[in-house]
Amino acid sequence: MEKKIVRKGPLPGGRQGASGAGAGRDSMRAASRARGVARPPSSPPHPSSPPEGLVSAGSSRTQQAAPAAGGARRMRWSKSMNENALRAYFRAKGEETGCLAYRARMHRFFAELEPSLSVTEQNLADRVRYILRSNIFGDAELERLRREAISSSNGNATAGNAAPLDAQQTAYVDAAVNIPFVANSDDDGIVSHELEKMRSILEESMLETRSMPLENRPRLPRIPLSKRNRAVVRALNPMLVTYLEASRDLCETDSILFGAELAVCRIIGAKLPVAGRATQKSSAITAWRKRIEDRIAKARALIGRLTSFRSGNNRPRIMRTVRMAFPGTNFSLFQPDITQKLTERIDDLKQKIAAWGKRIRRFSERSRRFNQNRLFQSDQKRLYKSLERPEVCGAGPGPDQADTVAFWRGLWSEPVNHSEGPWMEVVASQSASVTPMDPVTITPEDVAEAETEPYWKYNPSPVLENDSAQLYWERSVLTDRTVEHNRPDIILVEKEEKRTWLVDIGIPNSHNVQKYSTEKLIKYQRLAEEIRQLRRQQKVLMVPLILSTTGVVPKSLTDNLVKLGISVRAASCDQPMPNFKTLKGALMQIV
DNA sequence: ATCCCACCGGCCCACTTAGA
DNA sequence: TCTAAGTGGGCCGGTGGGAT
Repeated sequence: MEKKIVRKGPLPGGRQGASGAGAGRDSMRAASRARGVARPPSSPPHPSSPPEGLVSAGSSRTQQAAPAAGGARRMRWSKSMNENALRAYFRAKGEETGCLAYRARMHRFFAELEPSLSVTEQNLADRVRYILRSNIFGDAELERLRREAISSSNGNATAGNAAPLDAQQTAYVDAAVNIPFVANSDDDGIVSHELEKMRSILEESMLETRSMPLENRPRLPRIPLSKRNRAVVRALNPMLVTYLEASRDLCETDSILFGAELAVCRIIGAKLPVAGRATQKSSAITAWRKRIEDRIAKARALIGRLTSFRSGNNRPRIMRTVRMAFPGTNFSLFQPDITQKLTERIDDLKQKIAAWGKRIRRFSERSRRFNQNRLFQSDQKRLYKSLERPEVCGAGPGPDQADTVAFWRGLWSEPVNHSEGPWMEVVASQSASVTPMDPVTITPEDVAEAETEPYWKYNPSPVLENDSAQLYWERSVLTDRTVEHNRPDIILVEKEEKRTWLVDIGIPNSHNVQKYSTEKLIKYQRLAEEIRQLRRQQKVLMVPLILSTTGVVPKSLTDNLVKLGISVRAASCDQPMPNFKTLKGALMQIV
């Protein structure tokens, strides 16, 4: 216990101070290599004759101070053990990313390779993790071990090894056998027909690249990371060694590597552009944009058909499309609420189109910024040039200087008597004949009448629309970016004012009123922003209508009702809460 | 020669994550 | 819900090099 408290050593991970700078991993490995069989006298082998590779823990000093519990022994991982660990790892893992129970298999394979050692599965997994993380082996060495492991498992399979292989392993082996070049990619002296062919393609490509000017190099396609392609690359790698060793400078190395890349493309049959980069022009419309635009076109066509059907067109072609728009068995085109359903579906599609439109704008903006940033990084001059507007800057002769001065001086020096003109009188006389609209007030009688049908039986239509407004009732809004809360109770869109109201009604406990109200405001913030962008609204206003279960009403309720143009009488404490139908009636009236 | 320090390596455990 | 894999972090041994 005391040891824990007085511990002064650093926490693992960080490398602190310079005193131990030389005591890194390398020095430790070097030491373990140098030690070989003979152990320094300060750390004698454990008396219980541990298996090879296990050494006693702690120096003589520490052992005296605190004999490790149960004579704990630590394993010394030699290079060959590390290699075997990796072999087992690669063999167990194969090239499948989602293989199951690989640790168990790896453990088994390791036990075959190092029968004298006893390590737990967790030990081994930790060790492999450590090896891979700390770059003990270089990439080339890792690749070699991987190849060895793969070919060894391949060999086992073909030789009918008795070691049981599970389904995945078998699948992997089968796949590997089917790949040309893999079986012969080992440096075992066997040169297959395929390898010879690859070598000749490689030489040809490198020769071609060497004599090719830099700007004429074709743009190479991105190659899928398939097993076959990787096998080709692996087979080419050892061939490159001699060329790279003979390379005199970086340019030559670059040429060799490009030639090799070209060869890989040719071997796997990847499509290469015929001429150099300059002639290759990318399509003006990007693929993502085309996809979205196609989707929008389809949706628009469907809206056309649905609208046509709603207005009475029963032609078979229209009917067929409409049926396809409403998949499912329990749906009839002649059911009573079909108009409502059509309206909803049409509105859905319109919302989707708006969202896709916004997505195109968003992506285009992003792409524009990306390209500008890239250009800024590579060639600032070109960027600023591209930002200039040639039709404004430097196009045609400038205005005469004397004229300009005279114009601006004349603007302020001569007093002008302003006159409204006769049109004002004309408009005023026309307006005089217009009768003013009666003020809209909701009386208790109106409310009573509305309540003849119990509010819980009232089933409003989710979408109502006229020329000036659109009203959603408990309807999700489709947005470009996913918004978690996209369904306030009521959404009212005033088309001309370009203003949207999001109304949410809540009945919390009385002590929660304030919190609830704030929560509502926060909850729909993102939706409000999305709607503003999607529908290009001037304003999107969130109006929470909160009444507590005990009838306590926040001060904001009156203001909010007034904002919505609803009579505030119903909001007094001794009145029952205005039901949804009343509220909606009022909303439609202000529409 | 011995101690001290800082760091790395090995081991273990608790916990999370992903997938069936 | 269970299992396997993966991860973070703590503990402590081992080590080299500087200080004493």
